[in-house]
Amino acid sequence: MKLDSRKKKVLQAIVEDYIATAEPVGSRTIARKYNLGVSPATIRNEMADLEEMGYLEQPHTSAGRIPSDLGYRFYVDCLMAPCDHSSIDHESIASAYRRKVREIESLIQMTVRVLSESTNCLAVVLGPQFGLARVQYLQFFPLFSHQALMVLVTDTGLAENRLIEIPEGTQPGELLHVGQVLNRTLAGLTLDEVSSTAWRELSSELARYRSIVEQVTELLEALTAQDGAERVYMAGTINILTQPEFRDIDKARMLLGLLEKNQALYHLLKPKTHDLSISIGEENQMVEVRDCSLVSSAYHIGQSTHGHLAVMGPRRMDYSRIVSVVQIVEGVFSETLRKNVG
Amino acid sequence: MKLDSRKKKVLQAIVEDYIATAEPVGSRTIARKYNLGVSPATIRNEMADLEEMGYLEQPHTSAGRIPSDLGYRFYVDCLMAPCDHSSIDHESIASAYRRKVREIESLIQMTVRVLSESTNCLAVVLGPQFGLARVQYLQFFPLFSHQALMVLVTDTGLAENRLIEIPEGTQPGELLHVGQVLNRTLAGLTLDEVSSTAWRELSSELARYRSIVEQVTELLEALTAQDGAERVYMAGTINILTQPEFRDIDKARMLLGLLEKNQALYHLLKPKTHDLSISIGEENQMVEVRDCSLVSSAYHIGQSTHGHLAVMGPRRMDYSRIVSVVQIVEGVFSETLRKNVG
DNA sequence: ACTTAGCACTCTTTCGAGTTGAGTGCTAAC
DNA sequence: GTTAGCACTCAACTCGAAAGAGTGCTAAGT
Repeated sequence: MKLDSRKKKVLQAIVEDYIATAEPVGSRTIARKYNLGVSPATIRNEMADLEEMGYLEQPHTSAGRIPSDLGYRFYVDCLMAPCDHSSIDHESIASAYRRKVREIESLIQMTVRVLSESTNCLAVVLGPQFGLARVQYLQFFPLFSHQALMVLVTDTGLAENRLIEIPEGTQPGELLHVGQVLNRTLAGLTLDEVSSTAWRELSSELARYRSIVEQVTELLEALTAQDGAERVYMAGTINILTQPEFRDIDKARMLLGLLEKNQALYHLLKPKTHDLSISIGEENQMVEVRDCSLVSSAYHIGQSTHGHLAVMGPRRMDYSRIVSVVQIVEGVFSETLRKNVG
Repeated sequence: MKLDSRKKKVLQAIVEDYIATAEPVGSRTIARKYNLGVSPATIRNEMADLEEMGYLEQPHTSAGRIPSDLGYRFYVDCLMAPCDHSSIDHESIASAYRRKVREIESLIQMTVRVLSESTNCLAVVLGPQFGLARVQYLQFFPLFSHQALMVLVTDTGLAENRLIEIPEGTQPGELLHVGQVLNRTLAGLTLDEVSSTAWRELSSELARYRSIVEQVTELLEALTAQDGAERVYMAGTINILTQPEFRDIDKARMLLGLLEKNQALYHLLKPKTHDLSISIGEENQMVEVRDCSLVSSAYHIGQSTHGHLAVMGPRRMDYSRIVSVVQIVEGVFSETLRKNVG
């Protein structure tokens, strides 16, 4: 059954009023504040219909209506007015990115802070995935007799480095040699391919340097780790607690408990393949976030998706504003990544 | 005025009962549970005395007593029984450290998790301070035509590295040269000295490489930064919310708000110079933590203090247990640092 | 002189009853 | 199809009474 134009208007009014006030919305309120030119009684009839169709819910008989997940979904897909851009503080976003940041980690930390501050919600960023990046080169620099620095540069321009242990007395020439063999074997492969192929046994040349090769493996595995727990950045947990829906300590605790498990967050965000995705309430798989909505976006370096950024808040979030903010921040962030790193 | 032996016993009973139950303790409870061989009436007299002396407080006339800050302080200093070590899960701590961890950052993250899990409180670790470490050597490795890797190794064995931009077309030989000049000038100085001296103008030799020198400065400044905001690690915020004293959302929010400001945490912990320090309630300067106690300990690499680890919980925390855990973890952590890094 | 039983008193907490107010659903008239 | 009117429902608030925990004081006991 399709919604006629007046039903749409009523639904929209209810969603927007509820977003603004966090109180169930009654027929009288709608008739008064949003002039649809009909009386409360008419609105009541419409509301009864909308409830029957599953777009609205009633906390109890003598309360107003609140949107159901389906109601929010319809609002987001069909009714939502494009965001009034004047309500977004473009300047504070832009100025944050004007400061030059060299480390990718600081850039992400800044991004997550900007996101949480301009949405008053929780913000999450998943650090770049390396699985599809290709090995450009791998190099070892001797530091001490027993330590060296390993640097992995990928075609996306990301350079990861790590200290490794080397057998006492390894000569710089030997390190160079190991590097050359590895480069010959690995260059051009994606990190995922590298992790999944049996390159380790490839060469008797490296038999003597097993401990080094193992450490290379470790780095690669850390970079492509399935659970990605190491690469979750978060800010604004405090904002969660200011929402009236989390006055209940136990709800708040359940959610914060989830947030401490980086891995869970990773799994929540990872499946979002689309550029922009909105999940409302029960649409999220995890029970802990069934009262929340998530607006997430992939970010890119060049063509390929490198990670995700997201904003989480109550289902009753200001979708239109938050979608805009997420898009804007994703844009600046991707662009900054490209410039600084590519 | 000194406390006679019975008063001490009463105070101890009250503190311990309150720690266990979070409820104000009445005279009857004490007479029943802790057999001091006297009647509730006698205990009441003692309690009135203790209150007058400032060791106890009464939430309202018809409630039992709770310890004041002074009461806790006396308990911690004079009454506290050494912790029953069987209540600590040594094995789970030890096993965490048995897994070999190469990165100092992962080690800290693990430590903070272990601390929070074995205390059920919030755990904080301040990353190592570099101010007193001495430059052992500084080196540049060319990566791309416009990027190089800078590595700083200190006498404490910590190696920090960072990507830097170099002017297009800089030759490897030039980089080597810059490294040599810098080493000649800086080797042996503490990072604090380096930051505060005017070494940057030292040499016309480096005039052409100003941008590189600037990036060296940036790294040094980041490592010795006064506010240390970058180096605060935390786990177990969720534990805070399980404490009955934070059922009140606004209190919880105030505290969590503080926790989001790494800098504040840094300032809370930094002044603790002693090996082990306990701050109770109002003894902490910041209002946000006036309902909390903090057990902190410095950790060392060799002789010198390198940072702090701490546990924060309600004033009503199990001091004796938490002190033990902090000491144990500090021990294993310092030892692991020394072995892996020194 | 210290201890203790007894008792009146205080103050919070709990519970239920009554009241208010917001909002609905239905019916009948427009 | 719309609307006014009205009875009905239910959460939220208020109030007072009762219960319960604990105290402080007094007077008697050791």
